[in-house]
Amino acid sequence: MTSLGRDFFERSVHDIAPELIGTTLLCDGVGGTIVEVEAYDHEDPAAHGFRGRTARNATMFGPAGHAYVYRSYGIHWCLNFVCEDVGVANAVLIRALEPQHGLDAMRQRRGVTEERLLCAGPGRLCQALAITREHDGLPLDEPPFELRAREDEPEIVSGPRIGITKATEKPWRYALAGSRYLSRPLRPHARE
DNA sequence: CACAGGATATACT
DNA sequence: GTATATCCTGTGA
Repeated sequence: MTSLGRDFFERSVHDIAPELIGTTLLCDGVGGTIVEVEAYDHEDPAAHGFRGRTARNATMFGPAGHAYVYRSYGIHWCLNFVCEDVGVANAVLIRALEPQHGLDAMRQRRGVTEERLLCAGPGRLCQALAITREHDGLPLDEPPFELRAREDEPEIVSGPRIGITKATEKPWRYALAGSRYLSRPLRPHARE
């Protein structure tokens, strides 16, 4: 089983994001296949790193292949993978997993039993995998994380990102075609 | 469908 | 200092 190390993340965030669909993410053995991500680059006004470094987003400016975890809306945690260590902030937001390992632990942490809702959304995913600020800055190729390369080429669809008001026209949301574990259905980007 | 919940950041006075 | 917005989710109308 091939693990994705730092080299994988030393590239453009726009190359990396679609390639993450279909890879397997585990934290302490709990996790599953990544089915939904969004790309945020350093020129993106919707990205945290756009306006420069702060206490919250400092990890985004660090080495690639690490986890950037931030508090969202004061309540939830969101997990990102840091890309391209070139002195600016680039990251991929992990939005949804297809649960495959440690479902009992997920149900206990989430307080729901419906499998579809365990990891369908960035906040839910972090709760299910027990990801918090403790994991901010940790390398993705070392425990408790494990990131396994996909074995087959999945069918990927892209579309507009969710929950932002700036640069909404960028089709930088990527998802596994037909997956029932998405945070929201992806309406394929309309092409004129 | 509307909206509360509340950390973090920015934009004002 | 206060006000407003945010990479969201659960709950109740």
